[in-house]
Amino acid sequence: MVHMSPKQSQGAIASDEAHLQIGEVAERTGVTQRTLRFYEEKGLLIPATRMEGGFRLYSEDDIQRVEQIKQLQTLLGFSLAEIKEMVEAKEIENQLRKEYRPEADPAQKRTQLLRAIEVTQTQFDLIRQKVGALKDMESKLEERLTRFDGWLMNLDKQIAEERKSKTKTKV
Amino acid sequence: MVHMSPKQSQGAIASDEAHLQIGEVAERTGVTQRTLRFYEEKGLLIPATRMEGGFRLYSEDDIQRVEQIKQLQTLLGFSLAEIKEMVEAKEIENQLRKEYRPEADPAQKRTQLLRAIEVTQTQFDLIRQKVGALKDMESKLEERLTRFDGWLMNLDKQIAEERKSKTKTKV
DNA sequence: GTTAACCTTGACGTAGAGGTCAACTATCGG
DNA sequence: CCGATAGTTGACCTCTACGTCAAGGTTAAC
Repeated sequence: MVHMSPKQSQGAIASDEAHLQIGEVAERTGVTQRTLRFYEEKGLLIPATRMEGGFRLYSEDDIQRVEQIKQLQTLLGFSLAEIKEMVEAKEIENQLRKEYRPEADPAQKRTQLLRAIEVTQTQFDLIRQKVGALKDMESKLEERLTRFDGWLMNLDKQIAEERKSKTKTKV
Repeated sequence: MVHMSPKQSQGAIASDEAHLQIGEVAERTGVTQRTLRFYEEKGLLIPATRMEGGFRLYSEDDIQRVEQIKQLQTLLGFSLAEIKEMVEAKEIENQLRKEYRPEADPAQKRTQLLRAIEVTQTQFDLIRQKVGALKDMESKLEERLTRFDGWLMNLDKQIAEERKSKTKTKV
């Protein structure tokens, strides 16, 4: 092993402790390094820290996030801009979750929370809509498959009979 | 009315009778004319006929098709290339449906049918997968909304109390 | 047969989501 | 301290799915 993960000291790693370099994140998530840097440019996934030299350091949480982004993209066809909004809503949740004690400014928290609720609600509605439409398609496709199967059997019977009659005329 | 739809003779129009110009199709489907021409370029939606002068003539079926394409795009995030495959499977169905009599070459039909079945099956599986993942997200979002609501109520209580204590010290 | 409204092809532009060098710089084991 | 491996920014390229003119041909009502 030539280049071990940086400062992999002993003990468990907290999920928010940044200790992964971009290469490993890329490998583990299946996206390229370019993509990770691109996400950063777009404000979707900004690694919390860097090493002295400027190397990005990601946390386990970040890996989760990449996976989430991928899902939202491929499964739902959301744009990165839309995904950014969603991810931000989740970010707010994380923050409120952790700082449930530091009681900063409740009024400001409230505003943030309202925003998060709005985004999440919109997202939720959209997903319900999609699920509905998808189920619709699903049943239609199922019907079609059934029809196809019937036709296939018919065709096969037809072909078999044709062959039989040919054999007859031959003999 | 200056420019009526072409040859709108009397009687019912069969869904496969091409009688719509591109402008009307665009209007009715909500996509632009450019998009329709683009689909044609890509082989996704080729209007069956043209007028003498070269004007495209679309059928009611074509409108359905545009709608289907839109769904596949926005709901499922498929690329036009993927959609082309799917649309072709449906095309095969239509053909087999209509030529159920002309009994051309059963063996060839069989090959086509098998291909259509394959594509449809793949599509079906993919959709089931997506529905599953979406439902997952749906429930997670629902939980989150519930949490948010709880927090909001808490915050509001907090804010109310804060105000009360301030009033007290004021008085 | 003219004319307004509609359509044609062609060419170029663009936004989103990265891919692909290139030229450097960091890290770390030895 | 040195070299192999990994990472950094910057600039330009690509592919998809159209948008946007431009210049000219068609249709149909008058």
